[in-house]
Amino acid sequence: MTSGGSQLVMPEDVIDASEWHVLSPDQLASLFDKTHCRYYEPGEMVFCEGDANRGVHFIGVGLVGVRREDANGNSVLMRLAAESDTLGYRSFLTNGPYQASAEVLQPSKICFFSKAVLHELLHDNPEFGLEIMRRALRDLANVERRLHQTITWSVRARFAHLLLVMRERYGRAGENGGIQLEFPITRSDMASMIGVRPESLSRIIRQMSEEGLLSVSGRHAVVPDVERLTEEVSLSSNHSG
Amino acid sequence: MTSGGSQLVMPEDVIDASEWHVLSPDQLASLFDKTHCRYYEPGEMVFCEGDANRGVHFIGVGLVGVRREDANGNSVLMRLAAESDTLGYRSFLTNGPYQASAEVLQPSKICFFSKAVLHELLHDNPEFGLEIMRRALRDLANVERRLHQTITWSVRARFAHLLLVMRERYGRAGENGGIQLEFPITRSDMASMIGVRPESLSRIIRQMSEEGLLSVSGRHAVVPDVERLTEEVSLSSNHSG
DNA sequence: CGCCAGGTTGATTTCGCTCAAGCAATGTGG
DNA sequence: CCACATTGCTTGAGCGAAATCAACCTGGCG
Repeated sequence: MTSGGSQLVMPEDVIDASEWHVLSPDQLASLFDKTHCRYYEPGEMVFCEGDANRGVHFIGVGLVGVRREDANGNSVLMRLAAESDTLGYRSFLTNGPYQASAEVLQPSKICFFSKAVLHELLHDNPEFGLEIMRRALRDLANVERRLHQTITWSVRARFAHLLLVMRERYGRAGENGGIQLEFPITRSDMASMIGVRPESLSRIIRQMSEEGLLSVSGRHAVVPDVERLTEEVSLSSNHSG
Repeated sequence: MTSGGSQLVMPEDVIDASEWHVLSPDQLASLFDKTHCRYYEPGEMVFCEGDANRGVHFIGVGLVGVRREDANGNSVLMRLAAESDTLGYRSFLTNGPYQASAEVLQPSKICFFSKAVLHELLHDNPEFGLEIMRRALRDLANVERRLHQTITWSVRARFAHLLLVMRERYGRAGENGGIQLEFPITRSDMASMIGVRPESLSRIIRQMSEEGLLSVSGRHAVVPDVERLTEEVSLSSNHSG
């Protein structure tokens, strides 16, 4: 009975894995009382770069891509957000416009929490503020690591690393210790994530396939030997490695 | 008379431009009572990547380079820190090891605040916690922007941009609306900041010099027309731009 | 003086981009 | 149901950009 009249619209484990787990049952109930959740279809925008922030979005289920556009309109997929992720907390706290767009990539259920509700929470629950700070610090560490990798690693290494990262959420065990993987995003998006053109990624994939590192068909991939992929990340970090 | 017995070891304007400006005079005084400050010479390490955090460092004057090493021992200059900057707040808050090394690049005066003192402050002054969060959010926005630029901009654009950034702190007005600039760091460090080899940077500089965009001798640079440099950033963001 | 780190230059190779074409799957309007 | 765009992906050819390897210069400094 976490909530009085309204049903709790998110499973508990999704909340427990998020920033929101520090809220008391009462706070959670009143939060979801005032929230408005809905389903999104792929292609829908949750919010757009440059728009004014009105609150934060919480992903209950699904997949959202966070993109930035450059001056020529090329979009770069900055990161993926999935269940238990909170979007837009940054521009909410800095009171500035969104720095990126959020586009739904897979059917999703997303809740929206308004600024008013959030400010109330921040005021009532100091632990919640700390939790958000921890989140910011974690994000900061991740982005800085990625910047370093983008600067120092070869394209091959970056792609191999992307595969290993995607494995965590979208991979399953295959045969003989290998893994199977369903790409959640298009080739173009993968390419932009590692900072290359789609054609180059295509060639990298073919090259790796010819070497037996990988076997790809459409969005389905098989990695027979994860060890070799891991080596790839460290070996080809730069050419002389 | 901000402090009782001990003298305030930092000028007020340096503190006012930093996170620490939210502290009360009393808190500041007691902070600097328990601090230990010292001068550093170029080449000295403030802390090293991987070491356990023992507190944060506050730069009163000077210049510090924040570096990361990759698997092959190549160092990448991630960012510069100068007066009013606080170093090591991240690993202090996450209680983890330093993610980067801090090396003194120009003679500096740096204060050290121990974890104990900081925890006391965080407990006594909630505004201080918020200030640190704002700092983390600002850093996050900066790094994400840089990652995007590194992925989408050409080397020329990245270098032109670096010049414009360095101008803010190390440039002075020249003649006819131009600017003069003293590079605070070596060519190798500049190269690593924009993710190229030193040789390539050398060539970029020569090329730009031949085009009259730039005139460099040692660590001294003259940019006759800042407008053209700004255009360079947007024009050569990618080849087709 | 010799040494060394920082910087430049040249020759060569490798890598990734551009431009262009083609292909398969999907959708759409007549 | 077919003709036709559209989208996502791949491939090829050629080019340009940056890395590599190597030599050499320069100014400080023991």
